[in-house]
Amino acid sequence: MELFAEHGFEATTVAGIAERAGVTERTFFRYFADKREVLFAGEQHLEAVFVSAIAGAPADAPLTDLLVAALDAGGAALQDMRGREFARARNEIIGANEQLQERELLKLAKLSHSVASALVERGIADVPARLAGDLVVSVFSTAFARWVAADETRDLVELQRQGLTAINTLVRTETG
Amino acid sequence: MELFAEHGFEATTVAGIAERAGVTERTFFRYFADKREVLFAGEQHLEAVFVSAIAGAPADAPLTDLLVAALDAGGAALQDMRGREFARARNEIIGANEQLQERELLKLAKLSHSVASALVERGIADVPARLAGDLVVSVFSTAFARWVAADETRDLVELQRQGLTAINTLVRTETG
DNA sequence: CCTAGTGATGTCAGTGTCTGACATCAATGA
DNA sequence: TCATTGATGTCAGACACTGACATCACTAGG
Repeated sequence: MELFAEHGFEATTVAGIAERAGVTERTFFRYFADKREVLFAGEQHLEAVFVSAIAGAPADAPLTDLLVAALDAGGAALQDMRGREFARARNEIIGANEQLQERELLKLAKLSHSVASALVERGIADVPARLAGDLVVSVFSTAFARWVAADETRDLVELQRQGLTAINTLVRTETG
Repeated sequence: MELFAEHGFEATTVAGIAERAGVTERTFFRYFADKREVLFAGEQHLEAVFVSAIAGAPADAPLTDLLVAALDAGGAALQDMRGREFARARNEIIGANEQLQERELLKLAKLSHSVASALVERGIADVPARLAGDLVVSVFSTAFARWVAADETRDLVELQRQGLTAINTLVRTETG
């Protein structure tokens, strides 16, 4: 993180990271699949939180409640993980490099897929489940982008709730 | 495409592609930013179709109509571009490789961003515009996945309409 | 106390992607 | 006729990543 913040992602070599960590390049690649993956370790934990929230909801909970539960749990977990300042620093690094954005999008796509699977487990049909998975990820990442914005002080969970409301009115209009 | 289909993306070297094309490796990289980009040329055209549909809609069109217009235009354009069989072949290659999926997700994220910008141009507020951009992309890619499925024969535009309907009922339930 | 095995790390050689610098060569236009 | 321009080739090199093998500390069993 220090090296990335100082010289940028591309200008930082794996040799440099390994040296700073006191290991060889080969050892680095035994811990991380590739150079980008350093910034995405522990991502599967967040995914588990989303999924657990859905799987652990009361049996009679309507779809809405499942999505809200997943977002609340996920948002809270992310906030507790390493704090907003860490998230800001990490986000700036990722925002400056397309390779990293690609990786982040892949992680989010997997999150969407996991959420969809969890919903299918609860009897939701395939297509609505996929769309709901995307919706959850959309609300999550839009709220996250706002959460790490320079002047923002509000809670991530609160911002997610606002996002859900926005989608509601957005689609409500849609009925005409 | 032939080489990728035959040996897979990773096993195909740029040297091999260049040779097949009758040029040198260096020339390949003057036409494509990297090896993956070969499969994503002409993507900006599709993006333009989505944006034009929004920008060109009647001044008094409600948000719903803008999203439907964008999806109809984009779906139709994609269908007319190179046909379903080509899309299937391309999709299979991409589905077999995570690097290519990452690139595709990046392209879709850019599409979402463009759609959101086009909506902002029409006076939609920032957050709803972003969410609507994601929604359009979600409906588009979910419908696309179904469109290229093995036994599917329905129209892409029709599948997108179904997706929109699904989101409607999905969020309608949400009101309680 | 010895020893065989196990896991983490180092070493090394090699492949493949991608880039910068420079050379070549054909087409174009004054 | 000649300078210019654009496309391509040539070459060397940086860097990411991998497979194969060596080393070495630690541990369990005799």
